Amino acid sequence: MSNFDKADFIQAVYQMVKTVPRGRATSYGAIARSIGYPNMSRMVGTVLGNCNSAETGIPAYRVVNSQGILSGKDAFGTPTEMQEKLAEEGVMVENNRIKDWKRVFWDPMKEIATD
DNA sequence: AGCCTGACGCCGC
DNA sequence: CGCGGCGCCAGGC
Repeated sequence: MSNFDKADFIQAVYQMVKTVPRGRATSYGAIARSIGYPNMSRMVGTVLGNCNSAETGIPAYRVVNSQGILSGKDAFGTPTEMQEKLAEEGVMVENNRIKDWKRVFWDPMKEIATD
């Protein structure tokens, strides 16, 4: 039998993304690890690509790849929407990459007490 | 079932 | 430090 429930996975992703505070951002891999599926970073991206953030309010724009690059910007309304959303809360983007990524990065695993 | 693709990540070179 | 290769897993054909 498989313990993996897709709907459950999707909800876990949504919930974890919502914990990312304004002015910070995290990565697909960090989300995947924090919900117990360390090898599912690609699936996190797939889920966010279908989350319809405009309607659901899920801050998908706060999730980028492990290098701080806005790899999902094409899924937003305009080519600059993702960058603008981040800029509104003080996260600067240059050449499609978050500036000071190491400082902006927010790791759910370290910020959320799991023990 | 096999092959290709994708909002990924890590390791080499 | 950019670039390629490979591992990863679910979906569409």
